[in-house]
Amino acid sequence: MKEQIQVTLPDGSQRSFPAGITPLEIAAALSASLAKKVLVARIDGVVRDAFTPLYNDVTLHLLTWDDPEGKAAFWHSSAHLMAEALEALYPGIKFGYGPPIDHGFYYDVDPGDRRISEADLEAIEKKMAELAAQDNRYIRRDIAKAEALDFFEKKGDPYKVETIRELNDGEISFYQQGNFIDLCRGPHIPSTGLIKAIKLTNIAGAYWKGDEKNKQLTRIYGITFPKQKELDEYLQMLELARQRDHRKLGRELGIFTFDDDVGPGLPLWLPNGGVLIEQLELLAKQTEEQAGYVRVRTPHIAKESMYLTSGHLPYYQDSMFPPMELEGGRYYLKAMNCPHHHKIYAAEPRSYRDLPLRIAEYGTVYRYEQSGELFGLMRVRCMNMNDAHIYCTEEQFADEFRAVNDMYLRYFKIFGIEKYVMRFSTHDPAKRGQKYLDLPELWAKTEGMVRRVLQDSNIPYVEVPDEAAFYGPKVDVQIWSVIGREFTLATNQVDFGQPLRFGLTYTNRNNEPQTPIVIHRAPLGTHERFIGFLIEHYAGSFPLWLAPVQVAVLPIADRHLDYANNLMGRLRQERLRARLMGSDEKIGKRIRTAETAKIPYMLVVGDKETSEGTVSVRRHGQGDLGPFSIEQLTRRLREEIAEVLG
RNA sequence: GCCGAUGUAGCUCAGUUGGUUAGAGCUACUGAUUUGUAAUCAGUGGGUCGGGGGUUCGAGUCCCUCCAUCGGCUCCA
Repeated sequence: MKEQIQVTLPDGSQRSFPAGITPLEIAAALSASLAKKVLVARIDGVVRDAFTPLYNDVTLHLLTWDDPEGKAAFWHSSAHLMAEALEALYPGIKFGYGPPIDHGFYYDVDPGDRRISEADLEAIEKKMAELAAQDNRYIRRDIAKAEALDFFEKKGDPYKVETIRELNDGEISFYQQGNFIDLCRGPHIPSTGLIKAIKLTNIAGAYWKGDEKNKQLTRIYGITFPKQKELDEYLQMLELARQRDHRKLGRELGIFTFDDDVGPGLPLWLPNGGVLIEQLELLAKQTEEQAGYVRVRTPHIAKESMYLTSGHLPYYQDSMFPPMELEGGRYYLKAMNCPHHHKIYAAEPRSYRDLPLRIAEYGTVYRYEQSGELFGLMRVRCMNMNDAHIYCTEEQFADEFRAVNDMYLRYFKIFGIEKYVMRFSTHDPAKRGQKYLDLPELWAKTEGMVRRVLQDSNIPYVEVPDEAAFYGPKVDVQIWSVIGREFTLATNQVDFGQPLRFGLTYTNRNNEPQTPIVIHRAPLGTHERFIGFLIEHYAGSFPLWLAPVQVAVLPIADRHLDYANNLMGRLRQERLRARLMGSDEKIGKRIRTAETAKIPYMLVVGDKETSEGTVSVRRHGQGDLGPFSIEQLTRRLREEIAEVLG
């Protein structure tokens, strides 16, 4: 065994240390302040405990709170600390999984006959703080499978036993801090004393192993920090996020509402929301007209037979509203537009000369989402999709798919959407014939094509195997709500299955029938989710082109009303959405009202403006911009709109 | 659908251990005020305390149930 080891540090420098030294001790040798901050260490590329003894030459990277791996370990260790507190407060409690997450950690527990509720969180926090103050070290022990099983069987924790059974001997380790021992692969931070600020945020049910058929455990979420100040900042950030929650702003800004008599998940669009929808549709219509789409309209219901043809019924019936029985047949509210569009395709014989045929519709669909899933505008039961289906030949597919992708990117640029991830879902060849259509050459061809388009576009994407649709690969755009929930905003799917089911064909050059490929695409997703997202994205302060009310006209006194009304006329001629805010209240109050309504422009007109033929311009969020002539104003507004829409 | 919590006026919230006609601010309406860049003053209206059932001499307060919402889980064509 070596007596000295060579340690290569991130800056490339090498230092010699006695064998058996730990990264923590190395940190202490380098700098006392660093030693206090080290949480874990990357040893030859693998993140491990900072108290791992080193016996070989290694490259070493000391990780702190500033590193994602440091945070993850910190929160993972915090989950163990919470478990220790829970065991102290609820003897006999059983433990499932307790991992770190993006912001904090959770632990799934089974408290038996007892019930843990939000009211108990404070006591648990207190216990955690008490245990943290003991500054107990985390200690790792590698353990044989048999011994590990024996330990948890004796302890009576069936979840840990089940987990261990699925592990291989030789890869099992325990961690202990204080009196608490847990099955864990680590790594962990050096000691509990590093955890200075603790907040348990919420409590929820969670199925064991995420399977609905399994028992539901109690999941406790929490977050911890090395400093109280950071916890305070985090809580403040959460509060700010709540301020821009679309459910709050949607009500305050008169965009949408729900009513018990209408039903859950069925939004009522108020006039301001109506404007948002119309502007989005206008944008989509212009974009699609330029891209050679045609627009159709289809009924909201269809007979059962169509959904048997499409193949949706057996699989998706649970997500559809129950059928209406009439004239001896069953009718379903449509949950998707594609079958209707396929029928439009099939309405006349198609030639290769007709393709690509791009059929678009702002179609309303109804989905019976589980009651617990409904979420403001983001998850509803009635939605309007910016839907279209492109019917094309195999040869045309690449260009069509690329064009759709480019359309997405153009929209994202218009809206300034930067935080998103494209999820490219592919099929598992082993499951062809069961989960996926058995058309190997089409899978290979379209997947390769989609991958190439994504790579060419130079946009970040993740490839998720075995998540494709039954009928082809797809690309989904994932976004996050302001409170951190993930949603699919847009979707772009390849489909070589439904054309077969519907017997769709076109006649090729040689007068032979061919099956087209279909692209399902919805770059703006649904009105509901997209506008919900936009409300949060803009925090309710919409860009001028989109703002429900673009301009507020504020006459100082009654004697300026004529001038103000004239001005209103001019603005309307310019097709600007303007609102006159009369003179009953003082000007300061009306400016405040307009500011809180987040109206982009306020035009104050009094004696000075009336005599000079000007307006005094105030921009929302910026304040007074001074006097403008009417022409200067309208030019400014036109330019501001054109800047975005081009 | 499952676990947990919440539900008082259009909105945001008070309502002590169950005890006489349920309060405030904003909003709305009426009147006065005619105002110069984020809240003028006064008055008036507005609630079967989510619905239903129960316990009690008495329920906004306690119990049951249903509904809705919120936080998650599962799901998401």
